[in-house]
Amino acid sequence: MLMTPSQNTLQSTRERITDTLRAEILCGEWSNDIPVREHALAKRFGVSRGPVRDSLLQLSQEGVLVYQTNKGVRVNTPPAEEQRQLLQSMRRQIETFCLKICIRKLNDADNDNLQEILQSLTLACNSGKLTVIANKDLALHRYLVRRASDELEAVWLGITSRLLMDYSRIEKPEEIITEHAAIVDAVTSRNLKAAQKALIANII
Amino acid sequence: MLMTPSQNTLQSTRERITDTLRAEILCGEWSNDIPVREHALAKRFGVSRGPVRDSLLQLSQEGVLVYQTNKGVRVNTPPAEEQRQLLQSMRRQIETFCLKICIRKLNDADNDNLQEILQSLTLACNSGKLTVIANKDLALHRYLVRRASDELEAVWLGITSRLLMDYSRIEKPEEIITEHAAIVDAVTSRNLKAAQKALIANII
DNA sequence: ATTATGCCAATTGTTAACAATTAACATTGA
DNA sequence: TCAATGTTAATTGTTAACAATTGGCATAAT
Repeated sequence: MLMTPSQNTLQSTRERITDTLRAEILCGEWSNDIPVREHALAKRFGVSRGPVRDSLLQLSQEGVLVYQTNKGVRVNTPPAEEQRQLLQSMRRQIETFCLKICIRKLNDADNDNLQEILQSLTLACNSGKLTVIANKDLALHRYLVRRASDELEAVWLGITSRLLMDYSRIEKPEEIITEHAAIVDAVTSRNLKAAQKALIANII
Repeated sequence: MLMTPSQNTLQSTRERITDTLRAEILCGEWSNDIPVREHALAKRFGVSRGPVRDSLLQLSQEGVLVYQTNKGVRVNTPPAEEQRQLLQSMRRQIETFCLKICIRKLNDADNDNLQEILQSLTLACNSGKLTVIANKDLALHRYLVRRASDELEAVWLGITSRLLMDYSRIEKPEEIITEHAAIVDAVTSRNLKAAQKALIANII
């Protein structure tokens, strides 16, 4: 009997810690001044410093943290305007490309998953908790990218994490809901043109 | 008295191992079939498994290796044609952007460094050793990107490493020399237009 | 014969102790 | 007073031992 887990939530310790920390940092919960201490994080997650180190190194490579040898990590600053535009352009390129690829792969289970993420996002927006909003926003886009290519997911994450370093500046929760609802609607009805249009509109 | 090291070769253990392994893998020295063993690498570099693990994780994030929980890493395969074009397009975007930024920062010391790298590349091409060629080719482009922005370097590396997964297929060492000589010449004479043209010509 | 079960060696994941480095503070000496 | 120099606590880097997981192989049951 074949047992395929319906969700990919079977993460390793490192992935779990990495995703948790990323979501917290991107929505501005972490100050840029307060240094990140491995020992404190290890105690918090109930593990040793090893896996925490792995996560911090990974987040540094993603651009969420900045690594300095023998000095630890600190929260990165948002990219300058010039670089932001470049990254934004590349993010659009990747996501429109992935949409094209994944829209012909998606099945009914994917529809359900997307609806579920959208619902979580809606709840988060209504609650106003930026932590959860940033998390779910990223999760929705990430789902589509990953569905197209695991390979591109890593590249996309490095670009998008850097862009979202000032996610806390996003103001209108209602717009987030409608924009993402438009994307999901178009995707679930397999309307590529509409989906790409909604996507471009969402990636400011 | 201020002592600034002329080169940035003061790397950490992890960086040293990472750069060494990347160069070897990109030029096809490592088979896709033979599994990568942490213990063997640790013994080779004279360190414990910890730093080696860090390097393998980092190279996985870069796309050079593929990581599987509890199963270790294996050499990645080159991207499919469709994805290769997307990555190539993004690489061009980043490098032309970085050229624009760095060309107004470069000084005489940079000229010397670039000439030095170009000479190493020339020697490598004449010797025909792909290991060294791949290393120096990457080093030249990387120098310009890093000079423009440490931030973009990581993004660029993730894209370019994936593209160079089939560097071993590159055939003409002479073309590599002339193409990169053209880039360095244009850059050292601060001719942006010519440099960008030479760059585009080099990034196939 | 074929599938299932139970070892066993090899490998990766995790931990805790130890080494090296840093940065702040105190001390010294002009 | 101020710069230079030890001193010390905190933090990161590294290591080696231990735990958990995997995959192959032999064995047994149907």
